Amino acid sequence: MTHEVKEIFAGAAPPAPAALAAKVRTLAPSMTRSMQRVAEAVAADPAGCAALTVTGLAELTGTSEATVVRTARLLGYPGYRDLRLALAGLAAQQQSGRAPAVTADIAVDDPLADVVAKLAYDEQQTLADTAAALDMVQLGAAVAALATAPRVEIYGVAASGLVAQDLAQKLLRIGHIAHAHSDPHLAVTNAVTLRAKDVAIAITHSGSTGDVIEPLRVAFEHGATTVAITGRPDGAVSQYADHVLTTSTARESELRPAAMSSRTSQLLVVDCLFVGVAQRTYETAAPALAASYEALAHRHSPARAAAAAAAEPFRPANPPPDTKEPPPP
Amino acid sequence: MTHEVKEIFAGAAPPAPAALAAKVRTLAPSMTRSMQRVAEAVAADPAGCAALTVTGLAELTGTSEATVVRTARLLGYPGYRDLRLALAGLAAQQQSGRAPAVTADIAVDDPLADVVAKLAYDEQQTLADTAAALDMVQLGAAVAALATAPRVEIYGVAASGLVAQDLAQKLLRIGHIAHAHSDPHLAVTNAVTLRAKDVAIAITHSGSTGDVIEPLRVAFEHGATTVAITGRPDGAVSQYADHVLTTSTARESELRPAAMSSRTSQLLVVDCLFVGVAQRTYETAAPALAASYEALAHRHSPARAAAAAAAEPFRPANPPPDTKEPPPP
DNA sequence: TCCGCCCGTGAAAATACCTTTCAGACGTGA
DNA sequence: TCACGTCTGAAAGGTATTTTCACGGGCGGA
Repeated sequence: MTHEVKEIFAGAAPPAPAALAAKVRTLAPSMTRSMQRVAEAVAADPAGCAALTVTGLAELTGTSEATVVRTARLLGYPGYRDLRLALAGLAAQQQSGRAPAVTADIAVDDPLADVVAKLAYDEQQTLADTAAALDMVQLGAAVAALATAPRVEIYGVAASGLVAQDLAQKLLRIGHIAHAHSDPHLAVTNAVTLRAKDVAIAITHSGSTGDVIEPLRVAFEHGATTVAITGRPDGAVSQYADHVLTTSTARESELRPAAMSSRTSQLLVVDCLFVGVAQRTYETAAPALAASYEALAHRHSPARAAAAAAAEPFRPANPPPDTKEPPPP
Repeated sequence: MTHEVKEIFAGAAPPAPAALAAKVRTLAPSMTRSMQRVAEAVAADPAGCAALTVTGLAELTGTSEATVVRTARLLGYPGYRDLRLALAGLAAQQQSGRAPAVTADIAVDDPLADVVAKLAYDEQQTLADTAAALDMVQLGAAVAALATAPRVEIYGVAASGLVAQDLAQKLLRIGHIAHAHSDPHLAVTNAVTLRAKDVAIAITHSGSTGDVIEPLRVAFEHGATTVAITGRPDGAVSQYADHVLTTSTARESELRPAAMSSRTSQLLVVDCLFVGVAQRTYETAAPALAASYEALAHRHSPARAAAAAAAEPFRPANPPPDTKEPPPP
């Protein structure tokens, strides 16, 4: 094995400022029950908790000091003292920020206007959380690897598969060789052919999607640089990832499947990767972008083409197996 | 020796806790020399001081712990601990105060952190714009049509093709028959088979993508209910659309292709459609969602791999090109 | 000029708080 | 059911904060 499995959490977590709530959600699944109680209390009332000592918070949550400290550690702080400072900061920020909070969940009988407002608000929140929690070091490393990679393969299934395709499309447009794979068998087949300097990216919200982990593992073992984009940095996928980019996890509900916010979060990460790579390869990226834009122009009818469309727009070379506009008898 | 109290924060008066600086000024005259040194340090660099222990701050100011505590008391806090918390809050507030200055365009030499901030900000903006501009009547009509449609076909190419697939995936999960098409020929072929009550959706940012307009036209002419999701409601595509849903158009730049914000906008619209439909068909949608979730569970390895990873690295339960061991008869 | 009071100050003791260790409790899979 | 590993809190062990206390120097009065 050419790579060393590194610590997953390690120093990866910078003293999280506003990203705390997001981090709590992200890490909650990997917490024990008592730790979750603590994390919940902290996320629910930062200001209140900031006023408490370890002992106080332990009593409030019905746990012990040790558990509180453990939770603080898991959230990325050296100890409770620092968590408390961050909490105070967060509280102050909330105070001044004063979010309007349409935080309510989407109900079956919500009018459409509410649905729109809530969805928009939630996705905005997700974006903010993701941006705040993104590890710049990991991102930078991933960008650097991508910028010089002879070839990039991206693995993702279902909703994450679309994100994978999105990234592939973008990279292609700036002249990089990139492909997205949704078929697990083909993905593995493909991963086998990777070599050093190539980059493999796995996208999975759960961090435990076997169909995506497997190709990444193969790529990893063949010496490619591997990147995981996941909402569970402690998930199985991270084992085979040189760089882990964490997406945020928003609360979900029956009418609002997790796929929604995870997708938003993943796309932001993917966009960041793309722009980062485009910056670093600007010399070739800019003309490539322009060229691809140019090449597609003829596929669009003149903007106000409207009726003119009939006149001389693009038309599929060979008419589909049908006679169009059959005026009904 | 005068009490050189310097103006630290200009008029940029943030709300409450900035009162600290004022307090320092007010109380300075009644302080002893060493206390003034402490107060000054604290006012000059709240963030820095928040990171210090009593001992640290005492050393920094060339005084003793006792003096630091006395100063904290004079400033109105029970002790240094609380002053420190307030300091952390103040620092956070200052930090966030200068955030909204990221409206600038992305430059080639922007550091990654700026790229992330700008992208996130822009996408948030796009979401807000889209939500505000969305026509509820059109949306309602589209939702109503979808909710009762025997079949839904969605057309989109390139970036919009991914959005089309996203919608199709979601509708499938709640038990609707929906398909996305990126191949223009097949799309037209497919459109021919539509009939009344079926719904065809075209997604195109430019509103003039021939490859997408054509199938929508065919669907339209065959009596299906047609919906256009476009950034140009006056574009050619609207001609054949019973309902037009407008996505917002954000400014783009060389490094930030239009595809980014249009995609965000389109996805929000698509999510709204989905939730709207799910609401109206809740009786069947809820169990379908649960079932699809259930069905996929086994594709995910046990969630808890975390730290134990080091000890006994997780390994996908089923080997990738899984022989599903079909017991021969 | 000298004396003595008093305030300011920091060293060090005392305390409060935080962290670590460790052994029992709990749940889980064989 | 048993054995094992994990989770948990009690208590020991350290740090940070607070308090105490004594020294030293300034200033007014003799």
